[in-house]
Parts: sequence; structure tokens; C-alpha cells
Amino acid sequence: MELFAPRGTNDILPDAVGGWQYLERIVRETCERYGYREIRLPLFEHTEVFARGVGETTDIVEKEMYTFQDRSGRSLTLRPEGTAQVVRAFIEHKLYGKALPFKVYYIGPMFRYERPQKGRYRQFHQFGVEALGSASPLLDVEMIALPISLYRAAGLHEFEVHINSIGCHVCRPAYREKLTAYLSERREALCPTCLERLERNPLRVLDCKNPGCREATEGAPKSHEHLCTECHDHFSTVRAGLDAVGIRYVLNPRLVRGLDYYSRTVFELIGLDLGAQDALGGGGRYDGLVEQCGGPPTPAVGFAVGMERLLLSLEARDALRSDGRAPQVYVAALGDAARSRALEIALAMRQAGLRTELDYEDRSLKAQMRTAQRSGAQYVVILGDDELAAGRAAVRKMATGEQSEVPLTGIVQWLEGRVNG
RNA sequence: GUGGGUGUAGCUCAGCUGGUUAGAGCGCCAGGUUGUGGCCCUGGAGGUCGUGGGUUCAAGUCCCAUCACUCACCCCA
Repeated sequence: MELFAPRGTNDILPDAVGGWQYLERIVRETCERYGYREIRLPLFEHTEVFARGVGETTDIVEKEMYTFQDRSGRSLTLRPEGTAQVVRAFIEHKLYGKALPFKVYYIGPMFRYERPQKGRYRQFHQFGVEALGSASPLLDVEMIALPISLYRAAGLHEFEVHINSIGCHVCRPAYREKLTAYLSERREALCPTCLERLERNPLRVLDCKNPGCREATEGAPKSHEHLCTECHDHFSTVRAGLDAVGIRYVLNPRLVRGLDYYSRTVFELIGLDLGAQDALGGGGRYDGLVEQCGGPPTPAVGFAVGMERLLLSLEARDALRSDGRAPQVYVAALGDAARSRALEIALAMRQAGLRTELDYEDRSLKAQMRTAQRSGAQYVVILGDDELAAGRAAVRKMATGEQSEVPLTGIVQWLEGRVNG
């Protein structure tokens, strides 16, 4: 093999596309039902958008970005996530001047330079939803409810909902102090990366998987118990809202999220069939990000879901459906004269809106019938010299095997009236 | 970036301690039905054994390197 796709990228072949189209349709229908409109943004941005938007100390920015220079020397980066660029577009087009909240969803490929493994690829696909311009806890609830109802619509019922609140610029510094003090007393128990985190981003020590670190942080101060009054009230209302709409969740004090822009509510949807990369989706509030990126103070909340992971989960449960559709009609022909007439008839049927396939090679009727049956075609039109002479075709309904003689002049209408789907 | 596993036909894989023309199932093509699918039977096409070195009389099999895939660490969707 000479040429191959770059590591971590995947070709989505025709047999798999139906599943993608199915999911994409569910995504669009669900998002629109919740009042979100699609936004389409560039696949690459000025590197600055992500460096400032995602956070300089995040792994994404430090080591996972596909960054390159264009011919004029500008530094550009293939988008590793969507929130930062939605914020950029929101500010650039001064959308804060329009009716708020600004509610959008996006769907498309993202790029991160990581070692691939199950559920993790260098080019992967996400859909995400963002609402900018409202601090209402009702939106937090809606943000959690949306992906859940989407999963259910798609056929996935096995997942957990984890939530937490990590406070805001008012209460987080104090909490951070407390946590740092607590962790500092247990330095010996922490892994090397956590010692690093202790300096730069102590909250991240909480979600380390290392057994030693987990033990050391067992009794650590919990962010949701150190919230300021506003954050506390907000979180209480979110939780009450979740209860009210019947969403069961786990309050997970270790859930802190890896991106710097989050504040207050954070949540993650954990898949049960995914191996190590088990986050189906996640998100939270990012009330300070718009201002930090140069816009007016604007509270916001959003989430993103990994499409491959959703697909993997559905496949694991044998629940993946497909929008791919089989031909309705297959035209089989015997002999040269019949074959050119077959093309004519097939084109007329396609013109009329019927999904029609035909045989291009000079193959036996048996071979054509086999191909037709495997394609899933509902009807086979059989054309030979006899039929040509008589001006009729034999039309076989594959499901039942019953066969009729249909005049060629009316065959399109005849099939239009009988075919389904 | 680090570690483990795996690379043999289009697909899934077998190939014993190195030994002659490398196999199976599925798929594909054809025939059995001189014009009819699903089941069955028969036959056929298809392989630089990932790649490059090395050891040996002899390498799919052993050694080294390399590439790719995969799982995990890390991190996240």
C-alpha cells in the first residue's frame, strides 16, 4: 500500500454513511426543536482564537493543536473545538446587539494531535450547542436535557449524567486557595503530573485517575461546598430544575473539566460501552469567556458531543439505524437492444423520482437478479427481446415473487404507484 | 510523547518445534436451470505472507529495523 489516510483520520465509506446521516438528522431535528439554529464556521482560525479562547495552560493548546503558517506567515490552527470560534463570531458580528440569548448549534470535524485510540481520533466530529447572553439556570438545565433527549431519540439509553459547580471569579480563588493548601500537605502522595498541576491548575488534580492521587484527594474540599451566594443559588436552581424534569444525575465533586473557560455548572455525559475514552459529551457555563475575548460581559453556556463516540455506543448496543436507502427499482436487461432501452427506461424513472439501478455489464439474468436482490430493490424490471417486441416488460416484485406484464409506455406510472419509501 | 498487542486472499482468520506447488469460511464470477433472486451443489479468479535487511542449504515461521493498525497511559468529544 503506497498511499494511505493520515493517522487518526477515517474514511467514511458508503456503507457507513447512512448511519452518519441518520445521526446528523437526529442532531438537527433535536437542536431545532430546542430553538437552536445552525451556525457554520471555518475549519481553521487564527491561532490566537484558540490560544486565548480555550486557555493557554490547557493540554489542547499546549500540545494538541494542528498549527501551521499560511503563505503570508500568519499562524493558523485547525479547530480543536467549537466554543472559542462561536465566541469569536459572536463578537466579530456584534451579535450581542441582537436578541439574546443567541442560540446556535454546529456540527462538523475537529482536529487534535493526539495518539489515536478507541473513541479518539485526530480528525473527529462533534456537534455542539451554545447559548450566549443569558445567565438563567433554566438554560443550564436545557443544555443538559438536550443531549439526553437526543441520545434517546437516537436509540441510546445507557449513559450517566455527572454534574458539578466550580464557582465563579468571586468564589473560585478562595476555593482554590483551600484546595491548594489541602493538596500541599499531601505532596508526597501525588504523582509527578499532579505536582505540576498543583502549581498551574490545582482543580485538575481532582480528576487524576492515579490511585495514589485519588486517595489523597478523597477528603479534599469540594468546590460545590465553597460557592458564593450567587453561585450557590444558581446551582441549587439547576439541581431543582433537573429534578423537576426527571433527569437523574450524579453530583461528582471531581468533575472539573479540562478547559479553562468553564465556570459554575459543568457536566459530562458518560458512556458505558466506550472503554477508556468514555465521555460521550460534556459542557458547562463559561460566563467570563466572551469578555475575556474582547466582547462585552456575556454569560453563556454550552456543550459538545463526540459523534464517533455516539456511533460507537449505538453500535455496541446494536441500536444504530441508517438513513441509507436501497434502490426502489432495478432494471435487468438481456441483449444489446434491450440494454440500451433499459438505460432509457431507467433514466425516465429517475427523472420521475424513483431510485433506480441497472446492470451495466452483459451479465446473465441470474446474476442481475442476484445483484438486484442484494441491493434491496423492491421491483425488478426485466427487459429482453420478447418484451421489446411486445412493448411490455416483466416486472417482478421481489418480496413476493409475483410478476406482471406491464406496457412500456406506462411503466413509470405503474411503478410510481406501487413503490414505497 | 510512553508502553503492550497485531500485520497471511476484498473481509474474518488457520498455518505444529523453519522444510517442496500457502489454506479455510464468507464475499466475488461462472455453471447446475440455453431468460429469473433468496436455499443447495460444482467449478473459477484472487496472495510482493506490511516493508527492508539479517541468520540458514532452506524463512509466512527465527533476529533486527521500519511503517501501519490497535488498546492503554496522558487528556478529552
